[in-house]
Amino acid sequence: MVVAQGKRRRLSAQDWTTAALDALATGGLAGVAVEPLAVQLGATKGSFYWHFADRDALLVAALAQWEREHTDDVIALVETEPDVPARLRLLLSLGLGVFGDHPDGNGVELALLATARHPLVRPALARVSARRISYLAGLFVELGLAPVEAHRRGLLAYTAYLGHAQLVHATPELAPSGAALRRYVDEVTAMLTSGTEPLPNNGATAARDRRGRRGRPQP
Amino acid sequence: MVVAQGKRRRLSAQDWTTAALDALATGGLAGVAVEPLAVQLGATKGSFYWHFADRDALLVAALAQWEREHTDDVIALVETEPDVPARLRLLLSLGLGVFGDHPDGNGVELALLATARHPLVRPALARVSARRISYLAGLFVELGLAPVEAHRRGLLAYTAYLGHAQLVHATPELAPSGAALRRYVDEVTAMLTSGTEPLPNNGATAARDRRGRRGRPQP
DNA sequence: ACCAAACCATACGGTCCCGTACGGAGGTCA
DNA sequence: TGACCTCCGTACGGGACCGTATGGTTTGGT
Repeated sequence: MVVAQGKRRRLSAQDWTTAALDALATGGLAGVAVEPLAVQLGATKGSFYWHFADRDALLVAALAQWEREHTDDVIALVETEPDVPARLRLLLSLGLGVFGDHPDGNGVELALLATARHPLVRPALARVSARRISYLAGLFVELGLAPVEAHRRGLLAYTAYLGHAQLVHATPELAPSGAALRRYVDEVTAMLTSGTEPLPNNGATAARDRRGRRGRPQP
Repeated sequence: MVVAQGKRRRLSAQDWTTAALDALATGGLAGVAVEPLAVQLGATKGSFYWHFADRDALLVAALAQWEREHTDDVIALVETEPDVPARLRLLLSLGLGVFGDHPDGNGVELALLATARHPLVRPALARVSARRISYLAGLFVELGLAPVEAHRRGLLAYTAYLGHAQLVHATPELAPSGAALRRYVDEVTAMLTSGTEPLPNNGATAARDRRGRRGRPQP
């Protein structure tokens, strides 16, 4: 929350979109209101309506920035991991918040999900989701699954991610944390990769051998 | 959407809560507004403020009704299936919308999830989620898993359900439907029950009571 | 120093909603 | 039939926002 800093500097459009994303994470789409934002930035609406035509223009800018900064960056980060199973595991760890960056890390995403029907939000969300599911499916293809099967697993992985984020947001006391969360990630990873070639890459495939993971879906 | 019916009947509190749930599914929590509701019911605020102290009282009543009608009824319906694996499968089919009751069936739930931080919504949601996860975990215990392991699977099943609902709501074009959806349910069921005893037939294998078997077969 | 553009404050009208005050229409029962 | 309690319509004040109009204040180029 960037409150009015000492120097009453002049504001740029960027300042407004940053504040908008901040408000989005805090108060949802309805929280992105011009007048409160102006107060928070130590300015008035006069400033805002110089930089933007209206509230929608601000939303468009904020959404574009969010869409740019997320997804691509996360995928790029994950791509630095060469081992494919470990990559999936890393992705899940990031998504499920093993590194404790949940509370506000994806607050914007939750807010967007909450107002997914909004005409400006919907397309941005659709692009991001499609990209993510597609990337996940690709991961399972690399693990040796047929495309259709891989897509199903990608879907499951993504919905599990979405639902987990929802659970953490709505009822954090019901979501696992700490060691239980790491165990949970192990479990989910194992189930998602069940029936997959061991892929003799190099080590670092930690935590397999959950007792009898031997399942194979019907052919 | 129950618009003013011909007879200008007098309204009961129940009429208002029903309309509130309707508005909740349509326009979210913010859609539950007294004045629009009054217009929709062909009445005015004067009526509303006779039956309820304020808007919050309406929300409390609506949430209570929703909480009562869901969860318990769904679980009771599922309990009519004696075979445990089939029961899990039926539950997933219901949750993932195989029977095509998604579009508005759980619109209220999505709206509540969207505003999970609201002080009145939060506890209701927490109770429902806890009950569902607990029931799912019990199912996996009946399938022969240890309690901790069963709880993790229950969590995965529930988050997958939540995420799927979210996906259908936000970007239906990315969610499976028809035959692909049935296939997806197969897949998820298989993965969730992997590493489980085949359980040769026979419904009540584990005589684990679980707070008494309630019987209210009402399909 | 000067000027034009960029930037911003103030003030205003409009919309949508909440909640209160109060009085009038219906039923109900003596 | 008339007193009376239920239920509801009308009217009002207030708050939170959006967007516009208008004129003032910086700022950078010359």
